[in-house]
Amino acid sequence: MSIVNHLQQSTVESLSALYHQSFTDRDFQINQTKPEFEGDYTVVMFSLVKSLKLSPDAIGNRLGEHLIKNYPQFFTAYNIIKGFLNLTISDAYLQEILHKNHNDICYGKKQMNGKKVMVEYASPNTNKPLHLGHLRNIFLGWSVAEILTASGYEVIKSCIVNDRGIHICKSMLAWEMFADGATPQSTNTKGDHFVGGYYVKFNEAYKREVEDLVEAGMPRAEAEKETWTIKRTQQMLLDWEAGKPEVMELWKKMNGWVYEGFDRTYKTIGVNFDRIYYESNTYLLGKDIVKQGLDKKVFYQKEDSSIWIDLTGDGLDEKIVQRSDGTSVYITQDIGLALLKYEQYQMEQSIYVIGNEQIYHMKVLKLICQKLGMPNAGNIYHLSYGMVELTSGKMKSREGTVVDADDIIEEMISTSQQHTEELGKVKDFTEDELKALYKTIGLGAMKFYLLRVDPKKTMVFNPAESIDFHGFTGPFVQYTYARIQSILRKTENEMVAELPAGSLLKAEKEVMVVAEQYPVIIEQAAIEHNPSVIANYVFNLARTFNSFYAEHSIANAETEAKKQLRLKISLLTANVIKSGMSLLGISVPERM
RNA sequence: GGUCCGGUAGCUCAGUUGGAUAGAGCAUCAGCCUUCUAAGCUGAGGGUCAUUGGUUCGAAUCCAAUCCGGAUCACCA
Repeated sequence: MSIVNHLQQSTVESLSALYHQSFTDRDFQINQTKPEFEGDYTVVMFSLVKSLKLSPDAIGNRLGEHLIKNYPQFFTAYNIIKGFLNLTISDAYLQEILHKNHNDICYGKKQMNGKKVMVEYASPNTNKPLHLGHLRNIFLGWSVAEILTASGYEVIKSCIVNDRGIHICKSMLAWEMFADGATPQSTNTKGDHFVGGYYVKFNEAYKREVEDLVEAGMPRAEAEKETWTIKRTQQMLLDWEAGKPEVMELWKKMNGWVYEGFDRTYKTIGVNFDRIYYESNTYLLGKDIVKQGLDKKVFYQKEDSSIWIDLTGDGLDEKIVQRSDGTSVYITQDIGLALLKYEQYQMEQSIYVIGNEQIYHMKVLKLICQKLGMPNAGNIYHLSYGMVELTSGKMKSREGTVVDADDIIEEMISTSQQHTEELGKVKDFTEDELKALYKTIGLGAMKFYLLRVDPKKTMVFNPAESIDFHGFTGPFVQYTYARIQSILRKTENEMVAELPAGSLLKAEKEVMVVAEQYPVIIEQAAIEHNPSVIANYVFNLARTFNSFYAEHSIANAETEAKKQLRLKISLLTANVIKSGMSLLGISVPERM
């Protein structure tokens, strides 16, 4: 149990004992004490004033007195300033925490709770390479999966690949038209970029054709539908659905190239999936559900035989679930896939990491599942995240302002190389060690940058300034870790098991107070599905440690007792940093 | 137009179950490497928390209205 929990509990008990009524932890608020006041945690008295009809100071005095008298193992002193009861945490308690956990690499993580959660993320289209927005999605999904694992869940990481549809046929057609048999191998191009190039070529050809038709006198709206390219693409989709061998073959071949490209990127950034769903397999799902829904009168059929659901009673619109030609729409397969996932895993929660432009869609999906009485309806959770924009505005593929994932990854790695070389601290590293270090730092900077912001917020990336390596960044935290490791290497075998008693200096205590919060922070991040909680925390811990480091000598402490204490504080800090960073999908170097 | 999200320092962001003088980082300025890694530390300046009104002991946080920006409301996915 954390100190905040102890404080809550002991305050509830004390108040109940003192005032002979029952209280809960919602009757008062606990904050961390502001640095300008004496103390570590603060109980705010004001909310109790009304029910007790006493002054804040009067309540605070009695409560403070009672707490240090009855819970001396936790609290050693108190003071009251303007209705705020500031409590000082016992040094002995913090040292006990330190003693118990300094060498525990699982500190803060929970035991398995036997429950399952699925996190679906990445979910790319196979006609374009990944961009910066996908990276935000992927890092978020990965991190949330790690956080939930640390919270005791069994997590299934899944991905739905959008591998069929008209947009895929566009790149296929363009390849037939322009490639002359070229392949990623023959052009030495990464597969996803290779295919993406033909998607671009398609659009160019299409636009040219439209312009030609318009020039020839056809109205634009009509021209856009009448081009040979678009008609040919539509035919290709029909051929695909009919399973026409040469189309299937081309489709498989080109998707294969894309997967090869994606896999390389996934491998570089260190992510994977436990279960991959392909839309080509799932796009027919949900049809029988539509039929059942019709029988249950949840859906209704219009005269043209299209099938709808009326959501106006829920403040939404009417939504089509099956076209008049009997084919299913996007949402229909989603309903089917949602049920399929549940049948396969019976998970507690099914998390979809999808951009906030699909909030409406996800709301409709959940609502329809609920109305159909499906068992998985309640567990659908849309982890919606904001777009990554540039200082110049949105990323637009048409204007060529999309930040390509592979490009930015490479840029980050080479920037980290440049910084590392300038600093010249690792000249004895081998070629392989250097490469690994550049990658660790470059990816660390990028992941931290994308994860430190609240997921639901739109965030701004400035391509001109690139991503920083100083301050509130991944490398800052990594550096703190490397510094500690350096000390620990030099003092190997000098640490002894017993922890000497004695009081803590201010800087020592500050580090311990922050480190002690780690389990609560994991819990909070899990509840909120929010990695930025971890990023902010881990930075705060590193910053607090760095102040301590600058003020006190660790390996050459004043006394042997202080040295032992500080070595253990350092080890605990290093372990928490490493653990916290891993929840963000970031690794830490032993030296940098 | 309906619905939803956002607006906090020059920039990027924390802080919102209502609590003390609104916090970090970057940038700017001034210090700190003869001692464990200066990718660091210490300090300074920088705010109409979009605006107005309300709720109350107390509002960046809750409510209402307004302004600004964005998303969404397809027989597209």
